[in-house]
Amino acid sequence: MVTLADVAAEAGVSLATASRALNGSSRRVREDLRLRVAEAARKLNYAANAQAQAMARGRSEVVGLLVHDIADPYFSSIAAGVMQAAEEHRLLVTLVSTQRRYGTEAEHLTLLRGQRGRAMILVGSRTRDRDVTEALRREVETFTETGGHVVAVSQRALPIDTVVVENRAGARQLGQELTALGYRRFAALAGPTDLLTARDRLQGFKDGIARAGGDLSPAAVVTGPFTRDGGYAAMTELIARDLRPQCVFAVNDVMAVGAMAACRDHGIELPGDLAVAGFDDISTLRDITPGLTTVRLPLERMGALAMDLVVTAEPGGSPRIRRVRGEVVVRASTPGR
Amino acid sequence: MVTLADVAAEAGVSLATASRALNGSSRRVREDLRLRVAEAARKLNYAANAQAQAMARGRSEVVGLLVHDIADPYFSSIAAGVMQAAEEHRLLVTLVSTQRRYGTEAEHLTLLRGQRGRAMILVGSRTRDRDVTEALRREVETFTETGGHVVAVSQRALPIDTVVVENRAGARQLGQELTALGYRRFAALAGPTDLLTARDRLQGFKDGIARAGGDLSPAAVVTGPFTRDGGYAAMTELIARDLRPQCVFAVNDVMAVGAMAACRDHGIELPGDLAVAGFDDISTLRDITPGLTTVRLPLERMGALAMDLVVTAEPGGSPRIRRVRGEVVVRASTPGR
DNA sequence: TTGTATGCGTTATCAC
DNA sequence: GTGATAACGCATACAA
Repeated sequence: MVTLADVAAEAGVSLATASRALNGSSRRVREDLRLRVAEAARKLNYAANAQAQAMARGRSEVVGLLVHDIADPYFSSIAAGVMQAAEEHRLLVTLVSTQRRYGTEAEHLTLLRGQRGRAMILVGSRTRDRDVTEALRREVETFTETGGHVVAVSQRALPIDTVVVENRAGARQLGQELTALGYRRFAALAGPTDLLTARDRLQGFKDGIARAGGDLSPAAVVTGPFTRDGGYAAMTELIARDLRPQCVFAVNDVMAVGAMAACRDHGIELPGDLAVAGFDDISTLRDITPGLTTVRLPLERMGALAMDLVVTAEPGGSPRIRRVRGEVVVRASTPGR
Repeated sequence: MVTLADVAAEAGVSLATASRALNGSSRRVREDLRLRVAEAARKLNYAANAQAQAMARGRSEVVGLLVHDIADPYFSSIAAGVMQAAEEHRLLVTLVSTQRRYGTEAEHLTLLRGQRGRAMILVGSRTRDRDVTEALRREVETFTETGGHVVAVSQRALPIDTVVVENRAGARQLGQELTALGYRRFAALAGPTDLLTARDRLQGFKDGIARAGGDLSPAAVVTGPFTRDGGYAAMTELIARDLRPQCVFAVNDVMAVGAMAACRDHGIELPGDLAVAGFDDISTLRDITPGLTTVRLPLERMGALAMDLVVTAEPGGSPRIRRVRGEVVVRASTPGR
């Protein structure tokens, strides 16, 4: 491996000069030497050892990114926003995935902490589990106390910079609009009971339809995994309960899409026999039929916002909030009645 | 930041003993000391500085992953496979994205090289561009010469371990089956002209239909970006040409999905007026209508295979190939005639 | 088995 | 403006 010492020798200068020439330090280097060093580096195909730099400088250009499932379009879109912003700021991103084992977030953060990155971005719902949250809080605190920065994208469960998604307000608005479309008897595919995102959306939806005169009986709320297959299973269960709702709300789009598949497989016609709505407006919705009514979130921008909080962080600043509103998008899956 | 020295002091042992106790070196540590050190580490919330470890050991547990667009389901599924395998092997993954600026791969690898990871995985089509390939080759060589390992997922454009996708054979098979279904006049949405994946698939498809008596005139081949919107635009162009093909082949699924949208927007009924087929079998296909005929690739497994090549790499071994065959899946978008 | 001392590649502090 | 040299945090060869 070619080191800075090799470059310095090749250019006939000292290590210090080579370092200054290649990495714009505050000191200036005479132009001819600077060129000699640059030429030597090019010739030797030198790439600075970022680890050594990080040790010497006491800071690194790596940001940790934690998601629950990178193959889920919700997370991959946010990740795309993060990646784009990272490139603009010349930052590198180290990815970890909980694979939806929500209790393992703290462990994954420990792993990231070992990398001594300058910041970590936690994407995805927090849980209601006290022990899990406590472990997470400890981990975040440890990292923060030593100069690291942590940003969350979801809800404010920790005292850190957060891109807050207004799940409740978005779902409430959706509930109101669906009721205004004439639906009264609702059902819900509620996701996991301990995920805050799932809970907030369900609660907001309930508020919205209650305010507008709709009805959602507890029997018409089915829980299940926050995934496409979870939505399929929950919808299957709902069908088995034979409650005949007019409209079903899935707390995220991937579940809604799974639910639609379950309907097809059970001979339920959409939207004739049943209206369906979701939440997120993942990009893949553009191509499913009927078009799914949902609450649009600016996913890529949320990733960029998170990275923005990282690069604008002030040491010792108090937690900042960036609110992201959802916008109801009515499509063919809820034609009204 | 708490260091190993802090832990050693807390436990009342030397730095060396603390090091040996925490990272199963070959030397053994007396049980009571080992426990004292572990307890001190836990109490202080110690996480080893991976960068310092990497420097001292001369190897790291980080793998670089390069993709063209993490929001594209093709790449995010492969990435999910990589992430899963990484977790099993206790490796960390640093992600870089070219954002489909195919010429920037070498630059991105330079960035990764700076991280001194143990390996890099290059996912996605190589190009025909000589200069780009040459820059890439140089970069790979530099990394390899210094003990790094590089694995590609795509085609064998470089003398390195590769998960080879049998694009040609898969597309040929698809062409044959479509012809067997009765289609004769074909069109193709060919992707970018300089992407090897796009070229191979188009060539394979041509071979397949030619062998079976189908026809694809040069005028019925439209190039364009390898994306959903690229497929939409290419299909729009094809419609404008007014060639009235019976069946259109898009060289990947995201383009096919975009093409289907273009058809809807132009009043072309699927599959009645036109049959459509794609390639990859991305997971989102499960939920589009009509079901898209395609060539199924085991995307997650491809990611896992790549990581397997990383962890089983022998220093100085010659390049290994893992072939991945595609399987034709006929769905409602090509009912036959 | 435990401790001491050196080196990993780079930056930064100091002298020149 | 340039050059020695001491950190940075850890692993390990060597000495005890």
